[in-house]
Amino acid sequence: MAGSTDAPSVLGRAFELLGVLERADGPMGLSDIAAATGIPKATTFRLLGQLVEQRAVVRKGELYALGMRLFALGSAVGIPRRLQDAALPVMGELSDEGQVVHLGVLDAGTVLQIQRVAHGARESRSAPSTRRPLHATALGKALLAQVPDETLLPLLAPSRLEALTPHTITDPTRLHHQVVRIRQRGVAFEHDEWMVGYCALAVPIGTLADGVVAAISMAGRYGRFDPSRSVHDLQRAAARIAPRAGAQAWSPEVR
Amino acid sequence: MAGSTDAPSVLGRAFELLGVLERADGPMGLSDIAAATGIPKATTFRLLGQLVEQRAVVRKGELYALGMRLFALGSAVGIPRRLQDAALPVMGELSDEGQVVHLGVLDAGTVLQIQRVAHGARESRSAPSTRRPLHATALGKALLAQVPDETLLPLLAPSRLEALTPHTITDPTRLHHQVVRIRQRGVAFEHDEWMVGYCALAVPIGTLADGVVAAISMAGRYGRFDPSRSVHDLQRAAARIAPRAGAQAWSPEVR
DNA sequence: AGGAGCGGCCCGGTGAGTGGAACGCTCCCG
DNA sequence: CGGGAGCGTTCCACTCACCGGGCCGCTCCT
Repeated sequence: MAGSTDAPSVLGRAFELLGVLERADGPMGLSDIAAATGIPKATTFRLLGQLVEQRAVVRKGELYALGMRLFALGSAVGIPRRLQDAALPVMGELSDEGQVVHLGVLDAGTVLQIQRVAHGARESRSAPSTRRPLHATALGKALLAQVPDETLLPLLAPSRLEALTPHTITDPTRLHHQVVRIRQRGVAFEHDEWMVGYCALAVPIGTLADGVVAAISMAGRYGRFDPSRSVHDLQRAAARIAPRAGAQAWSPEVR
Repeated sequence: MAGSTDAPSVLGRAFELLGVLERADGPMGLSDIAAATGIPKATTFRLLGQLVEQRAVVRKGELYALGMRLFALGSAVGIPRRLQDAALPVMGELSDEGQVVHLGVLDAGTVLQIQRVAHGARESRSAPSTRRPLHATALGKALLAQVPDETLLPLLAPSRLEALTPHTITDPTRLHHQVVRIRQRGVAFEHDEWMVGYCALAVPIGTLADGVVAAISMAGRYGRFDPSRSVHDLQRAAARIAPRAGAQAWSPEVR
């Protein structure tokens, strides 16, 4: 609803457009994009045209979607690259029948999953790099535990705490308490909060070179997977990943 | 060397900057970036500042590198996402001890590796999404075989055919002959051309929704891996991936 | 001490970018 | 079978955001 940046710089607007296409779950038409950004249609049209020229956006008929150029640029970003390199071998060792290992970072108020290793890595149904809510996943809570309170509190605003299952924690105070405990113990748990029938645990990895915080998690169905048994393994994994990724390792709060 | 676009659009320049950072294999200083793009230092400074604001670029001290925003955007790009989803399960089945399976697309005159599954996916040393030369890899040659001659020929310019080993094919005519044969047979081979001691085969997958061509390859050391034995398996794999990825499947030239 | 290189910043001039308005088109609905 | 609501597209005069030469202070080398 308007407001936002108010800085009509070409670049800012271009990224607004890209952001809309990123959040959309499919190609969009010109008018939708213009409406979603608040940028006049004529301007949107021209900017999108330029983005298409750069292959940052592709156009199929009258629909626009993100283009290969962005994928190529994204693949070249150093931080996640090093994190992946450091984490993949370790993740492979952790992964086992009936559980999935996820690597994620905190980005734009969500969990950005960077890598996923499943079933001894033999299967990997969905591609990695999807977004998940911070409050309803173990990975998210492990990430929240690594940020200072002034960053944390806005992320716990009630409007952000959408109930995804009847078990999702939607009370800011309760969530904050959990975060405090995660900080102390170095483990986050999740039970049916993101999807009924699944549980998970996650542990913080630390803060990468430029303030990006990372965490690693394991998840599975009840019965096939018992989170409390894996705490130690996962913590050791995180401790091995951190230095290799050039991260300032996370360590539990001592008070 | 100057020339290039000559259209001083903000967006064009921004992507030039990002391109330089993409090609660089580490963070760069302001002056280097300005020199590499030909954009005046003052302008480069301001543009980089704006990109940093968008988190498309990160700044550590006085060095600039690509930022998380680009990674996030890149992860949301539809084409490679669907390709990965379609290919991963199939790749997992192909992968075995002693051989690596690669999925790649043709992008900006190079092979852009999208996914890599190694050793039954248990190990995966380097992260995927690196660039490789078209002329010195089986994957690259399988991609070249899928483009029309008017696109192909510029890519075979002698200046592009750098010799990476003594066995790299650097003669445009010889390479063009190979491409013709690949078109007919639907398989590309590579022997010591990219790295001595390794061989590979690759087969075309087809053309995705917006003109992106894809291919799949297997590679390994001599002795541990015999390319000619896997031709059929790989062709079947490609045939299974194509429809799932929404691709127009490639089919051998019939003359 | 000097100077070569760096990143950072100022400020007047100007053309790239802007966006309201108008166009042709395809649909859908009365 | 009109008509009008939506779409993408184009035009063009205005104007303000962007430009970049020049300059500063700093840190390394020599």
